[in-house]
Amino acid sequence: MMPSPAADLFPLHEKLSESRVRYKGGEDKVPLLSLSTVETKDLKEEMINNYSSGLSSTSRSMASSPAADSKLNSKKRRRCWSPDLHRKFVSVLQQLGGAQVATPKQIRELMQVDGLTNDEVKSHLQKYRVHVRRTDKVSVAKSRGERPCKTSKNGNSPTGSLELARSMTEDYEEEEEEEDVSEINNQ
DNA sequence: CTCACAATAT
DNA sequence: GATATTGTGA
Repeated sequence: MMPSPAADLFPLHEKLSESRVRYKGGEDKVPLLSLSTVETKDLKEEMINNYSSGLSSTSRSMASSPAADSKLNSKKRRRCWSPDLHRKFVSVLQQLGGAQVATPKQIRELMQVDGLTNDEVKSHLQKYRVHVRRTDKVSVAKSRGERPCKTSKNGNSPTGSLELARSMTEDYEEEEEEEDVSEINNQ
């Protein structure tokens, strides 16, 4: 039988600062905040390699503050995709032949991450696909809109040139084959 | 108010 | 399974 822990509603807040949020400041770095899947109940989640660089760890924070729950304690559990988990995700993704051909089910099966469900992978995959498409396009657009020739004298646009090119420290770029250069669409 | 993310609905 | 929509947090 499956006792099923029923719907555990634990307050879990996800604060993922992944992605280079450009926002108005445009300046943003990737702090890579490790998330803690704090399971108020059975925390037997598969211990994914926590690349903690000698930081954090010593689980000696929060907890012991039941009544001190933050005022904004959402009762929703949003799956937090830690950078590591994402790494694995991408890894498996590429193993399957690409984000566009990989199926959520296969990904889930290959990842073998406990607690990870189809829907979560599906959603994440969607996001990833869009993200990849975007970066891809930008990549191409960059190559196209690049300025290989500097107009001698003043290689900078004089009239208020807004730098759009964000330092994309993309981890993995350029997959294997499958590179369609769609029309360049600019907002 | 815009952005990105995850969940949910189609 | 792919895509759209919605809800939410920053």
